[in-house]
Amino acid sequence: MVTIRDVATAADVAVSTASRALNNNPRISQKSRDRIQLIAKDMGYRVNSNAKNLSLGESNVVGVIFPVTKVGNQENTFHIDMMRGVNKELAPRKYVMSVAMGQTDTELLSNVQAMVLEAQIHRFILLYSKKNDMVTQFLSTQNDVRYVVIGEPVDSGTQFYVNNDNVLAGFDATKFLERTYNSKHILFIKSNKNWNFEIQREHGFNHAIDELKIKRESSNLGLRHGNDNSDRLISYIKAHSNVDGVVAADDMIGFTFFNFWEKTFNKDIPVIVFNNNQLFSRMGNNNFHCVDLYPDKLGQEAAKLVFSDDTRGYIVVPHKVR
Amino acid sequence: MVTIRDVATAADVAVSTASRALNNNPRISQKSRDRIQLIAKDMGYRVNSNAKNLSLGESNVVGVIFPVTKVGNQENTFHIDMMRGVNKELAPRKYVMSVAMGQTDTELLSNVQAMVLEAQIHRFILLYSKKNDMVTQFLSTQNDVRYVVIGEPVDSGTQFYVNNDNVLAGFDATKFLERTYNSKHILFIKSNKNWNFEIQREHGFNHAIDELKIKRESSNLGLRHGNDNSDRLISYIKAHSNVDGVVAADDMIGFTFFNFWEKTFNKDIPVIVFNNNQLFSRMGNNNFHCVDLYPDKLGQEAAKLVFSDDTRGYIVVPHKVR
DNA sequence: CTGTTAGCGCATTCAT
DNA sequence: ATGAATGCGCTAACAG
Repeated sequence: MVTIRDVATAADVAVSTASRALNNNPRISQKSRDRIQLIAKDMGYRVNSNAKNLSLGESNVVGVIFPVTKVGNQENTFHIDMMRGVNKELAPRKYVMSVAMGQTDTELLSNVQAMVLEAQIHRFILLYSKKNDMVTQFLSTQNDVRYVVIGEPVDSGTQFYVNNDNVLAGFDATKFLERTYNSKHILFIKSNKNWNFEIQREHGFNHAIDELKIKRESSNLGLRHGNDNSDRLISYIKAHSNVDGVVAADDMIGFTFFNFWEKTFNKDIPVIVFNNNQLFSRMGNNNFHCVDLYPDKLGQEAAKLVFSDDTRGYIVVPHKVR
Repeated sequence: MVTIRDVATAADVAVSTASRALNNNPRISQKSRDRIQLIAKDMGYRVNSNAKNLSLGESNVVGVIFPVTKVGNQENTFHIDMMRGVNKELAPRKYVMSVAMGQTDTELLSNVQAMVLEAQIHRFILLYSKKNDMVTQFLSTQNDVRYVVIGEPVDSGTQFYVNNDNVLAGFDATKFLERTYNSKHILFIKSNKNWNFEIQREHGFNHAIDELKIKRESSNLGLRHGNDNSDRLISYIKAHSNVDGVVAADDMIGFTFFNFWEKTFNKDIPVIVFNNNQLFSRMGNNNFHCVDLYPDKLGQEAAKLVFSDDTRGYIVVPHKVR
């Protein structure tokens, strides 16, 4: 392994000079910097991050925190896309990405604690937003750690958020149905999880309904994720046969609804869901629409924010109906 | 920050003794170990991984390498489940997980190189298997790095694999259709990506067809992921109206086919796909089946292997038709 | 603009 | 069974 000492010797300078040159410190003349960097490159020099991190008291790592979810959860797709966005910002900064997961809240917290207290990680991105979250609370008490939350602002202790405008997204989705299909009896459905983003989308839906002065259908269908709700869903659909458009807060639920409707009445119903995912481009059905929330952009903006010098920030990533 | 020196002082022993005690070194009496560990715990001592790693010349990190894929790729779900499996094995070993991604082969390789040469990571898990892969080739040349590949063995330089038996999975899937639906004209469809695992499943399919002495339908339908193949698919379906069962090498393709068939002929066709994903438990359709490949188990076994003392290993994770 | 030196926290060799 | 001393590779304070 070639160390900075070897580089210094080869360049006939002191280690500190080599160190500064390699870190582009302006205290070293541009000429020397170029020369030393070239020598280092020729020798195949690579920093030892452990040594560097130890010396700096901080790791070149961004901790990416996943929500506590089960195997097979479909939301997962969204999360990977966010990671991809984060990843884009890391390489130029010489940072890497570590992941914290857990099967329970405590397990997750414990992983995050190790990241802060043992691995000296000071930058985190949470791929979820949750009220009274143990992880968020822990991070907010730690000095010198900066964390960015992707999702609805729910916690006054958190200074950095990246989010879509879910109210506007719900509004746009609803207007889209009315404009495109002339729908007058639009139904809003959501999961029974009480996610904040679903509530926001419903608010947007309500605003649009009011503005358009059309009929709002009852929306208290709480489909349970991952269970078989066939009977319940079918009877629900039959009781709402007058509906001519559906805004689904959750893409999988919208998809399920769409399929059952088609099966029950043997015809399509216009459905619009949120989140983009390749599934929909392969449906091959023109009545199935999607508000693309650009998860990769969410991740990318979060990464930018976690490196910015600001003391607070709230980035809104635009969506697109299609 | 409380360091090992503080612990040593508090316990009235030398730093070296404290270090050994905290690492459960048998050279320290059990009594001293217990006493020192208790003191450390009371003081809230935490190892500094950077210091430890620097000293040992190796990081307590497992690098998890993603294939080069685009945003919105549905395979993503499978990958996250594998990560979850890996994660299970890490905490007890005091290891953490870093992720390498890239938009191109070279970008990915560059990230992995940084992990080995800069971050001193010696253990890797590849979430994909690919012939002539730059990353695999790089890793195989590095001393003291151990990597486990999840997928079909394709590279003689790789000593550790974890995989499903995809031939058997294809065989079982086909037999399942015949047994359950008495299908006699079974179609096998795959993507146009030439993935090794798809070819294996097709072999299994062929074996089953031969053994059952039933009709094998032509299977050269190369659906392109993420594109609109509606016209092509519909004409293909119409040309194969005698088919009474489908084995789809790729879950999304199977799903697409299922939907189009239903739309075209206004009735279901039995379909069986691979990979588990919550989607299918919500289809609410009894004709849609899945061979569960247990991605989380794949990840978990890979993690075990990357920590084992063996010099080579090939683990097969069983599947289950349902 | 550059060099000397100390120190980050820990593991380990060598001594006792 | 335990302690003292050295070094891992790098940065930064201080000195010139």
